[in-house]
Amino acid sequence: MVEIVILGLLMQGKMSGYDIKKVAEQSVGLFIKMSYGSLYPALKRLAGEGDVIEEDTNDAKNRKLYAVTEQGGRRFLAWLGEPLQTNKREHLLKIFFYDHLDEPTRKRNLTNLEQTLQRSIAEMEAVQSVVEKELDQLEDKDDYYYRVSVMHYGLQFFRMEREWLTQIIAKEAFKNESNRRL
Amino acid sequence: MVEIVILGLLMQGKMSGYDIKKVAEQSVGLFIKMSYGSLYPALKRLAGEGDVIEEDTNDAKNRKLYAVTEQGGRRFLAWLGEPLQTNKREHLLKIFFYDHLDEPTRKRNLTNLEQTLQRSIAEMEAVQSVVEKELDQLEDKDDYYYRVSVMHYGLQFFRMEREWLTQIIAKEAFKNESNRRL
DNA sequence: TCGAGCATGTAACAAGTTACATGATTTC
DNA sequence: GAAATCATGTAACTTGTTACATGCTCGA
Repeated sequence: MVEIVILGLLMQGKMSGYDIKKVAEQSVGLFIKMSYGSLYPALKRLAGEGDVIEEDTNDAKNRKLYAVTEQGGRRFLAWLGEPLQTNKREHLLKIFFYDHLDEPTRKRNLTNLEQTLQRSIAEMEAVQSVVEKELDQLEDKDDYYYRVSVMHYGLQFFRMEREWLTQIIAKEAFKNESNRRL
Repeated sequence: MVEIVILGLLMQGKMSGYDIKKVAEQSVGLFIKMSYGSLYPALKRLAGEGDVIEEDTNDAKNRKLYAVTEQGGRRFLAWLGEPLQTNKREHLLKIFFYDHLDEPTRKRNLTNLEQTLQRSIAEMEAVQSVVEKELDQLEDKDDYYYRVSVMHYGLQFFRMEREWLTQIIAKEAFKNESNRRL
């Protein structure tokens, strides 16, 4: 995970480890945290495997700059093109970097995720209506109020995610259409 | 985390490790995963510390039943009463178990979280309007489409969470009012 | 009787955090 | 000149997963 974030951020240009952390906080910081204790070892690993090159700037601060190699770029793009899965918010990380991915793969993966989400939502709605009916027959249903609320959260969360996806897919289509006209 | 989930689920009655996993999947499974490799060692730890008691049922399946001790109950309730923080979805886990918490603490923690969220949203809206303006002055703004989309996701996510919170706070107030009338 | 599922457990590994160490530079 | 922040790094620890091992039971 850390390694992929590093590669993704370095796709925009060379940076020091220190800068990578700062940029990460300002961009993907909302859903991914990185500490120096994982960052620096990851940079060493990436350099050892040839995915990035380490460059000593002998400037005043003794910084080291890192840049992706073509091998590293291929590795990153291979990861980026994989199907989107909602596990552990990795899909958000992928979509964050989607400007680097080709349009057809992008569209395919996004609509696939949208459909998967749609199925999950339908399933959850079915489960919830059953639960709701069972609950109505209990006298002590107030005792399950928060458990049920968190179940509702799940549904609202999935719906929000689906709507967001639908929006970005629609806007991308519109964007492409406009650009073709120019 | 695993230990807390176990304690929380056991608050509803004694269960085997195997059952704990099944119940967890059906309830908190959406945002928390547990494997046997973490579950069983956690049960041993909890038993060693006196937070649960292990009871050998010498039934056909050679099951072991676990139940919370009063010490374990205190530990769980202490955790449950802590302020809600959105980190790592721990707040969802807490709220899931909120039926076990007293109403005043519940209300206090929920409204505190609501206010914190409200501040985050205001802050994000400010940041986004600045970013949006800067973006409008670029010719290649399509190259940042997905990065910006994920930023929008953040805002939508926070808003959804706030609205959900507002709803459950309002409904709880209504619930209390109705019960007082009886 | 055979396979699915019940039931418990461990060892090796993975991935990351926390706390510490060190030193230079910039800013007030 | 002191404090903040730039800059890099390591060692110990935490937490969890994966893969394996083992054996029992229940229904088709």
